[in-house]
Amino acid sequence: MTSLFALVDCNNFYASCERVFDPKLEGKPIVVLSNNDGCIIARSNEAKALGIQMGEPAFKAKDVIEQHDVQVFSSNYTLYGDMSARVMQTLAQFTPNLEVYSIDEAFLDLGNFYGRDLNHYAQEMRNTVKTWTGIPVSVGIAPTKTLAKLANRLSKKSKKADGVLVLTDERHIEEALRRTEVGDVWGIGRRYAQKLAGFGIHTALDLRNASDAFVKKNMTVVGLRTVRELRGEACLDLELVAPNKQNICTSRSFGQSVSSLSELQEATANYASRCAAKLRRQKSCAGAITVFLQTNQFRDEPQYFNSKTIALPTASNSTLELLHYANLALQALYREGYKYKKSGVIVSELRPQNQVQASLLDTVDRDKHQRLMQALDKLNSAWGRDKVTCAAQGTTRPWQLKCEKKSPCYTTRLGQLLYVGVG
DNA sequence: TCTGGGGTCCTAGGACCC
DNA sequence: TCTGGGGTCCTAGGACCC
Repeated sequence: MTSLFALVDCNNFYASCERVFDPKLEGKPIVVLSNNDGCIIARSNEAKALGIQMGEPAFKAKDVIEQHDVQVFSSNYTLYGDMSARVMQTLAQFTPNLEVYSIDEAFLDLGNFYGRDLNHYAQEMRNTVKTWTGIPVSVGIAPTKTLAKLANRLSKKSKKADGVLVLTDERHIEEALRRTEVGDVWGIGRRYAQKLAGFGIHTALDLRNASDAFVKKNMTVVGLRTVRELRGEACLDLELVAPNKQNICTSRSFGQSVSSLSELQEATANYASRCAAKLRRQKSCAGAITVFLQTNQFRDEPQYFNSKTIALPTASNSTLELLHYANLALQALYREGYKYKKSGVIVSELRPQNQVQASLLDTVDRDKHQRLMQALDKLNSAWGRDKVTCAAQGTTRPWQLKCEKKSPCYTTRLGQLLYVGVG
């Protein structure tokens, strides 16, 4: 039995989400900015055609944005998350074996579909997703995940492909590999691409033809897996259930630089609180908490990068407890006289919450904390994130991000209410 | 003025043990 | 004073992904 995978990828996902709800944007260049309105993280085809680069700082593209009346949006993750769920639900109609790989991509197991008209089937998926959600997608089909990724990439490049490319024929696969730069292969980043160029390996085909020993020596077993996948040998299975996270991080750059301990405490309290909520959602407790601080590396100012990790006496997912330890870590870290640009909280050594070893010296009433947290999560899930918070999280939030061009949360009731309230 | 955020996996090397 | 093998655990650093 030969394996067969489809990779379905939403085209310019964030930009497409913005466009679904505002038909006037059809045919216009659109960009979406990262948190803090810093970098460009999504572009419509029209924006790509203007030469605007992925990851480019927004200020560098200012001229071209003004000249061509590019529509600019702050990122709106509530909207994108909701649209993503709709796309995934639609795809699930086509096969029960679906792996949600990222917010805008899914792998489908088509192992039983050999002999069918795969092009036709993929077109049907495309049309259905477009009709039901308004989001355009591309489909790549091939015997391995890595080749399906590659097929998907090429399907977007050719007009003739019309958003679908099936790579099952060996001759077609070879031609596709020849036309793909090695750095565009899934799993080959900038560093490896550079290194490989030094050995005369420039295309995916060159890499496929390299020896196992060479690949293992220079790119570890991970690289070898990629090469085998390029040869059509499936090494990566579908992951039907998303594994729980082993680390959870919440961090942000500040809208403006922050110097005072009290403001950092407020920001850190918010990040710790978000981490705690994420922990409870996956029913985990953390054994350790890390706080880090960074100044602005792009400025010619005194720099300070540091982090502090505290092992918790008993693993926990209580907001109150994590807030306490985050604050201890921050106080140990904090140095006066710096202009901080970014801070964050990482919780690690995660374990299932029902397998936490209680300590004999434990002074925390864990049942009480748990009941309180359940009530908190219930309120916030009904009324919106951060409707109920701890006092330490503050209310003024001078450190908060900039997001000046955010679209309404069209798809969620509360988003609309909030928007009306704010607007 | 303005430069994202959140993850995973692998390896090498040191500390320590028998 | 010299000489091992074999194993585990931890950490830092480097690579990658979206």
